Amino acid sequence: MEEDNTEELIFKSATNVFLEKGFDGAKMQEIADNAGINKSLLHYYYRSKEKLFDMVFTQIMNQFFNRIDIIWESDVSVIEKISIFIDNYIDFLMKNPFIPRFIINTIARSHQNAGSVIQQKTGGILDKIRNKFLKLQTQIDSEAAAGKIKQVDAQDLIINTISLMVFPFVAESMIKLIFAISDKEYKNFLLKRKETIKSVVLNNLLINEGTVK
Amino acid sequence: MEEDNTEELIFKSATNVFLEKGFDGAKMQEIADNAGINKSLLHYYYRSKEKLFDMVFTQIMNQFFNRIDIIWESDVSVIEKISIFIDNYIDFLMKNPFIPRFIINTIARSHQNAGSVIQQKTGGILDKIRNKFLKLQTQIDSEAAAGKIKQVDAQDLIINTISLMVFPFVAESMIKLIFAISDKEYKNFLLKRKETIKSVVLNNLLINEGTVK
DNA sequence: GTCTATATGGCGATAGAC
DNA sequence: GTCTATCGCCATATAGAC
Repeated sequence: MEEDNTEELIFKSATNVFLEKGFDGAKMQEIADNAGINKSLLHYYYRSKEKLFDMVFTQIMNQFFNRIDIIWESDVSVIEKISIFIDNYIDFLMKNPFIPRFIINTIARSHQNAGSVIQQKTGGILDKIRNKFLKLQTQIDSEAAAGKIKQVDAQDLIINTISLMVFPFVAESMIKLIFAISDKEYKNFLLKRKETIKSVVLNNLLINEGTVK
Repeated sequence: MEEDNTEELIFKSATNVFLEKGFDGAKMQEIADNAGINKSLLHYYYRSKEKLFDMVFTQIMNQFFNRIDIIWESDVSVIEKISIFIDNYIDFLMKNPFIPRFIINTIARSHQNAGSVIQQKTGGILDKIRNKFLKLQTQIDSEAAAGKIKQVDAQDLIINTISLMVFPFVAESMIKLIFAISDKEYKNFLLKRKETIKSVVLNNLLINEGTVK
């Protein structure tokens, strides 16, 4: 499945370099060096830097949002859904710490230039996510009416949860600087995050305080 | 005080352009155009792009963290401190929405190259902030011992609060895309954030649930 | 398909007239 | 101090040999 032919090598190298440095910061020479191949081959396979970047970006967007989409598939209670979401999402971020910053910066950048070309590139995946979130509100309404959880706004709940999870990855360098935390200590901090975030988020859903460990 | 001489004009324009596009994305020509002056004057006043950027970055860092530092001056309870912090910080972010992303990206970028040159550039302001946070832990311990609030980790509390506040600004373009929110709707969302965040954060400090509106 | 050599353009930076 | 003209470099991109 994973053929390490030249085309693949280039794509993987480009993904790594673009993820770390973004479009402007990345250099074709570095991508070539990292892949261990000649620079001119980049153009042979992908014509231009922009086309190569577009393909990398599209692939990352799909990978990222498909992952989110899958997490929400299970047919369980709101509390459990959020719990599963946090567990899976943090795991994913630990393995792919650069993805959120890359996506945020790229969208912000393209927002200045073109409009919503991104919608097209990412196909229907964003619509699917949006649908899941709408369904969550329905489920919240239903469980709240049954007295199981508090009535809350689904969008706020999701954005709060994502904020708590993603920000420590996006702003890692800044947080480490401010608090004078070493790499090792930060790793430990992130490992504890799952429980920290669950505690914060679920406390705001639960009617009887203290029932969540 | 605010002389609109050439040097000032350049610095203001550079600040705007660097804030939006970062070091790599910004072009000297654009900074000059934006300031309405000739490109060569940039070099006359600031010698190089890097020197100009460094001055802008240092100024923004100081402005940003001094603001944070001042917010924590007041001699009130933990709950009130957090409340004041949220109110003031969101106000600041509404007026300076690009600052966090700029700082995060710049530090992340410089982390790849040089080490902690930033520490020097920003002088003692980071140490001051760190001190404030340490004092907060002492205050939490004391109030928790008196049964006023729950015993929590100050660092977690601060990072949670900042995550909830900053992420919607850093990731604005992405969130708007995912949720298909218009600029106007997003503005409304941000305006409600103060209360939303207070509710989330303070609920985790209060011993008796339901006492915070 | 893969390499070397080279074209092309953009951008930071400087020289020099005024 | 401010402008025009230009240098020199670096990065993207192409031509052409193998």
